[in-house]
Amino acid sequence: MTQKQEQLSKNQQIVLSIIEKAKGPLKAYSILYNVQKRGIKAPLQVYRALDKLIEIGKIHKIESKNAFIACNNSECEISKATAFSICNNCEHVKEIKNTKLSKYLSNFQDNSGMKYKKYNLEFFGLCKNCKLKQ
Amino acid sequence: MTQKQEQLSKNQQIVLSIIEKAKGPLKAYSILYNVQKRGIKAPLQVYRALDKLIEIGKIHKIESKNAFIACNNSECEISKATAFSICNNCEHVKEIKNTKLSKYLSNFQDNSGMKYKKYNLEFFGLCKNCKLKQ
DNA sequence: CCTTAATTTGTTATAATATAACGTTTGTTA
DNA sequence: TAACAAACGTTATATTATAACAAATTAAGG
Ligand SMILES: [Zn+2]
Ligand SMILES: [Zn+2]
Ligand SMILES: [Zn+2]
Ligand SMILES: [Zn+2]
Repeated sequence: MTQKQEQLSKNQQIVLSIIEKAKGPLKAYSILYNVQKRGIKAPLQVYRALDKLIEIGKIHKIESKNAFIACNNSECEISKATAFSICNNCEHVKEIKNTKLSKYLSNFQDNSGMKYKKYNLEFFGLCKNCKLKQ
Repeated sequence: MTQKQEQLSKNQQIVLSIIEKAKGPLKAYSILYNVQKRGIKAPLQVYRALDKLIEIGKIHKIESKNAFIACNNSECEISKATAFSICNNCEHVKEIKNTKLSKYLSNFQDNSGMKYKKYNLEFFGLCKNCKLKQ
């Protein structure tokens, strides 16, 4: 039952492999240019694959950048709870794995007692490298 | 010194007033249609006003919706630390005011000890109304 | 007051991101 | 093997956002 994520379609596999090889988040049209040799010709083919990969937790969208990054956290397939660290200078993006943080946010209730099934958190600052260079 | 935020330009005032009157987040082109009577004719005029209003903390961008909402939290001008509650059903959006949460996130350090100057958190779930209706 | 810099404006064009609509093909399941 | 769901291919179009340039307005200092 937990092998559904392996049964990716051809286009889904192509798009995922590009994203997994990348050092950072990729934009949809950059993915498109990268996969045109492999037969994917139209934006919609990319977006459809992206939608599916997001749905099953293999990748995430960095909303502030309209870009897509491979998941680095095995629990994302279930939880849909994501947190990222983004460098304002070099644009380096890293998915944050932090059990305390994810527990804190998953259990968070607002003033009216509302609880949430899903969240996305984007932190901004300077990464180690960029801090040194300043 | 704390009166700079009052010295908005004409276009900035127009755009802000539309956003403040709205019940929920507005999209840039929806704002454009709403202000064409008042002399703003081009997207860029709206986007420039939006940029400024975001910079001074009067409004925020809901990244997952590409929409803009008036700030509901006097501390945002300084902190650039934002959190929202978003209903998946009716799309109702509310800025979360919660001192514990903002302190927790402002003080958060990742595994490498990196601290962040800015964050944006978007929670998704069902609002009270929509929960009842189910 | 005058001048100089900075900000804001107006305008046209275009870039970048994303989806609609349609019909076909492939894969699953009973 | 029929029936359904998922994925595909394709064209066109919608939506979101910025580039580039010149003019007008505003702020600040001498
Ligand atoms: Zn993940
Ligand atoms: Zn960096
Ligand atoms: Zn705010
Ligand atoms: Zn709702």
